[in-house]
Amino acid sequence: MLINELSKRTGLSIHTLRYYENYGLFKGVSDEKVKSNNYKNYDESLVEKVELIKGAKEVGFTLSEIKKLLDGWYNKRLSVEKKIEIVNAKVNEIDTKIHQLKQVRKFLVEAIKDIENGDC
Amino acid sequence: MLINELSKRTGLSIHTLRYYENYGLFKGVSDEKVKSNNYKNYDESLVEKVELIKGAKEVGFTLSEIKKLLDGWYNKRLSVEKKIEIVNAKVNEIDTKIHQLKQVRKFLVEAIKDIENGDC
DNA sequence: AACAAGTATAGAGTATGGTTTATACTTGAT
DNA sequence: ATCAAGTATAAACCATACTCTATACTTGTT
Repeated sequence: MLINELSKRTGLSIHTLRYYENYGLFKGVSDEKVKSNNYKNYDESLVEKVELIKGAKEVGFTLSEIKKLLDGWYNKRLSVEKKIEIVNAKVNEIDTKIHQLKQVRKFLVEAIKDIENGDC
Repeated sequence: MLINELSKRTGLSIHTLRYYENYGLFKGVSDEKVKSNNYKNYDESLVEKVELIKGAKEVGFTLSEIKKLLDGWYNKRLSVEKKIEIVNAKVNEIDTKIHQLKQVRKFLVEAIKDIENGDC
């Protein structure tokens, strides 16, 4: 698919997608057979990948962290152990974040009780 | 306590704390009885409040969102119903974020399996 | 053939969330 | 008394993550 379709399917603007592509989060490929342009084609699987990027961003991961993760993941030269280590580290960070979210949530639920009791 | 202690207890730099204070996330108070300076005193309860701000930031909430939440919460002029509505809305956002984190986590755990199977 | 709409690239501009620097005053230990 | 360390304020500076503008080329429709 072309960038316009990827944009529509992911909900990210064409500008943002190009920014991500330049940042190195993914790559579109120009069709070698077509000489008249260098329009880039984006693979079906990129939709899911972009959604992952979106989700990771929304929960506070930076583009740099996301890039490191994806780089490790798809890098053929890394050993299986090293790859697993990278991804596992991210899973642990996620668990920390889930914990933090639950803390904030608890704080807010307590606050609601206080408000109901007129304590604030 | 003075800003230095607040900084040490929360792990945020003095600069960042001042930035947050100017942003309106909390207020220190100058001691009226002391005329020679206008050093600000920060209440014990601010430690917890700042930790909440830190936690909320780490899971992707912006300062603007955090401010809105705190403003609603401590605003005496808002009705109890309105306050609860504001805080409840944030609890729902948190639930969404927890859900997103679990999605990303699942994605990564799948990735680990793929790596173990040599599928990538 | 003409022209609106899509694509690519580069670069400027913007918002957020800080960090750093400069200046000036205060405090506390020696 | 002095002087390092702490505090306050303001402003400049910076990184991140976009967002917009300008330019140029391509495509598809009429």
